[in-house]
Amino acid sequence: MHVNLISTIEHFIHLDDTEKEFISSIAFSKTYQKDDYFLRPGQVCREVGFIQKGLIRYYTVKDNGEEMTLHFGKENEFTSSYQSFLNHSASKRGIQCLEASEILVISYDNLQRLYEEVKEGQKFGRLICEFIYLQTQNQLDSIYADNPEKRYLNFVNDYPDLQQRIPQYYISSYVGVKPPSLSRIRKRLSL
Amino acid sequence: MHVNLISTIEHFIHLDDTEKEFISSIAFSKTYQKDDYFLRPGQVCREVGFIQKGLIRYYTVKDNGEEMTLHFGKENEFTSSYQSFLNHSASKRGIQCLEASEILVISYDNLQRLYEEVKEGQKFGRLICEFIYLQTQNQLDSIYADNPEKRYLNFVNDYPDLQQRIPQYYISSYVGVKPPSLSRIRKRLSL
DNA sequence: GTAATTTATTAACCTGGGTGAACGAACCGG
DNA sequence: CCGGTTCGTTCACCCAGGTTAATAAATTAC
Repeated sequence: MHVNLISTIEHFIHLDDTEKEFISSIAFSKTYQKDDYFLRPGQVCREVGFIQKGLIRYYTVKDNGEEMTLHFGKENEFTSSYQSFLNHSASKRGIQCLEASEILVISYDNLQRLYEEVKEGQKFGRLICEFIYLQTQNQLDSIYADNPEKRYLNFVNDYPDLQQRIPQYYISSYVGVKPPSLSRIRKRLSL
Repeated sequence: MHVNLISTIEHFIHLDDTEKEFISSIAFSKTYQKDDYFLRPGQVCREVGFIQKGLIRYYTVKDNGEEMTLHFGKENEFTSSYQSFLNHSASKRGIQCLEASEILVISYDNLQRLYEEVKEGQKFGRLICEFIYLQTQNQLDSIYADNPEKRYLNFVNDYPDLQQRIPQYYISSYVGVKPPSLSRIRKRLSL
């Protein structure tokens, strides 16, 4: 029984015992080393993940090859390239493990079975999508409305633990500036 | 019968005649003048809208009072402040009509009834959320990866008709620069 | 424990967009 | 049709962040 996965789903919908068994039966554990890829840009994302242990980053690649880190994912969060997963298309984004990670995966077809066969499956799909959509909206609002200094403070505030675990150049990319600029911001803030 | 609304929903799920009647019965038309607000920041968004006619902009307000235009909405699209609508909280975003508009509105409670009473209601909720989530992801990727010039070209490409209908300062805000800078970009591009 | 590599900081210079203001054009309202 | 407002462009100047490169600090490898 994948208790973390089950109880996370139960934050959204009610599950009976058969349904819990079913969900546990379609989720398989995969392990990743630091810097391994859960998904490379260009691949098709054929499974949704649930992070049991570890830390990941989502990134997109600019025309000049530079990687922009968009977001971080941690324990008890779902992960996938929605864009790729939903239409079986080549993923624009990549997903990389920043630490050794353990990720439960559910295939596309099994997720559709979950939506169909679990009583509140469709509702779960809606609620989880609403949830992550709101996160993305917040991030979009922030990048429009906040300057880099504020965004760095937001980051430190939102992810107090991550600051120690993540190389600075991923943070600077997330904030939307280059490493020298993040250094300047940090210097300004410490004075 | 609100045929545009019904057929838009039918792009996502199947509806029988009773369900079409039901949906038509819970949607009410409201008319707005140019510059009227569908929702002001701080208000709670208690209904989801379906734009029958018109053009709207979504914006967020910076600490200094400056409005940042995040997105535009047009005919046959749904509209709401999800963040406000979903948790009945004060909306961070505002929604304003850029042209005289006609918007069908469905109250929160009636939308929940739609989700529960229409056979594929929950699925519709999931699919529509997935759809707009992908849009938002694309925009986030773009603002991270593209420079203002590219974003302006994207805008012109994505919304060829809107360029004529929207004041330049809303476009510049959407692109993420100030009006003088958009002028410079336009000048560069025309040379 | 030391060398090699990677990462963070700092410095000097450059640049694209911000700012404030002036000007011109387009758009209204009467 | 005219006077007023609003909107887009342009100019001069400024500045935050980019760039390149050097250095220092921290990791990693052996």
